[in-house]
Amino acid sequence: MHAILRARSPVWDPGPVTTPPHGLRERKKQATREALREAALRLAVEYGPDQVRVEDIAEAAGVSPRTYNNYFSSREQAIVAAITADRETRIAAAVAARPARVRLADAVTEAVVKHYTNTGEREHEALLLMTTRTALRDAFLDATADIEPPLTAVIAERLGDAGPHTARVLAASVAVAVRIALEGWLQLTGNAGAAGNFRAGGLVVPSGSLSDQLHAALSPLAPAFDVAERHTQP
Amino acid sequence: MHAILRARSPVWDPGPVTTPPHGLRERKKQATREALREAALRLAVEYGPDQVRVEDIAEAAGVSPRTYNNYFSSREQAIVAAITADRETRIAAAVAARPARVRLADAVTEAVVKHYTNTGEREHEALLLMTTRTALRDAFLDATADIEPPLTAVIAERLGDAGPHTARVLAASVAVAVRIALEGWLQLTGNAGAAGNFRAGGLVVPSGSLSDQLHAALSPLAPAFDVAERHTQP
DNA sequence: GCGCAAAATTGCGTGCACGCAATTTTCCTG
DNA sequence: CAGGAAAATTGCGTGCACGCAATTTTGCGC
Repeated sequence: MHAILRARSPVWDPGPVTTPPHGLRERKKQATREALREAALRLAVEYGPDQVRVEDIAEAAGVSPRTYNNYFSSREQAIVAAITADRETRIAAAVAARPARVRLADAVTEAVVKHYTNTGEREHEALLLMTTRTALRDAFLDATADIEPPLTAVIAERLGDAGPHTARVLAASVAVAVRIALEGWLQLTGNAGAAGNFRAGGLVVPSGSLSDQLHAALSPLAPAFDVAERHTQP
Repeated sequence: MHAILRARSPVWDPGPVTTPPHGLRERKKQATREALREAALRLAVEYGPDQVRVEDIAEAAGVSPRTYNNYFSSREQAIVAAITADRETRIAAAVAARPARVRLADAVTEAVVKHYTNTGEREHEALLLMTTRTALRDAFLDATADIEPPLTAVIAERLGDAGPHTARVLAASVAVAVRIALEGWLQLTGNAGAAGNFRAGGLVVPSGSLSDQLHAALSPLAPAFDVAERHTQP
């Protein structure tokens, strides 16, 4: 299985605080990135996901195949990125937008739930396409990890640099909870829509809407947020 | 990038509760798996990690190259598996062994810390080998996710099936926290050993031993465990 | 505009991951 | 022990990921 949606090495890099040096260069790269995303999704929808080769996507975007892999490190990433696009930024911004008096746990949960339930028709159609192909579904689930860095930043701001790893651990936990919720939801829509919870192998597998899944997965983390928050502002 | 260390699809499968059907077949498979692990590590240490091809490992273990990929889905997995081996089982067992009166959060933390600080010489030597190669380091960090399933089981037992996803979210959060701790630790040993915390890009990067890193990363999750535990046994 | 240094793109070569279908091995049953 | 089905192994073919080094493009100071 292909792991990861992030091209960079996983070792923590705080990243530049100020805007990167060459603003114009950067915009061009983003344009290329978007062109690749769009081309990938369009071709995947039109011809079916596994009929699209990297070569095709690159050509449609006007770059060499090798350049494709400078932007996306797997064939599936570009397709997934077309759907997830600015998810990370949006969720982080939504959290930051909440007034400081609401519980951080609630702010995060609401931001996440709102994002995932507000997905338009285009995404929903594409999702059905993805869930049928194992590699695509894996890449889609792996993409949840991308919310970690921006979420870390916004949490760290709210917490005022509590413990060393605190913000990052909370952000990463949210990401992994979202992943679990999505897995549960996909499994439901995949199987027959049996309502109600049922037992399987000694574990409770929850049923319900995506919103239910997200709430169920995120709620166990709320106490961690509460304590971290209280720790900074008694 | 290659994702995941787990061969199985990421969608949740409760798995069989009873022992799998063919006990003898299974043991043979484990033998082959171990042979591949050992061969991989031995060759990697002897000739250097990137001088070892999958073909070599397979040959040393007496199977075809194609069979290698039936057991491990990347070249690096076998090498990493030789070190991490029964980590998942050991940690879960250590948690289960603690008396029910100790805080679950403490039980988990202690089990994890003890495991990672008790690694023998063999592992430490191999670790230095791995951290220098990006692909290997990534695979090593990805392997932390493997503790999720057994940890989920043991947590679920202690919690008595609290919420639907609760046990799994907690287990996955622990896994991701361990990953973060390891990343921080690797970054430290990689760079010059500057002591004390320092600021980089507005985030606090912690310094200290592996044990310190683990405690720092796991402590934010403790309240989540406490509440989940209290929720079942008031 | 000119030139130059940094950065992005590209081609090439290599090993790898994996679907598929054929083959061999294992283990159960009568 | 023979038959036969399930499971594991294997070979093959294909596309892919990525290191490396050469080349082209970009942005900036003059």
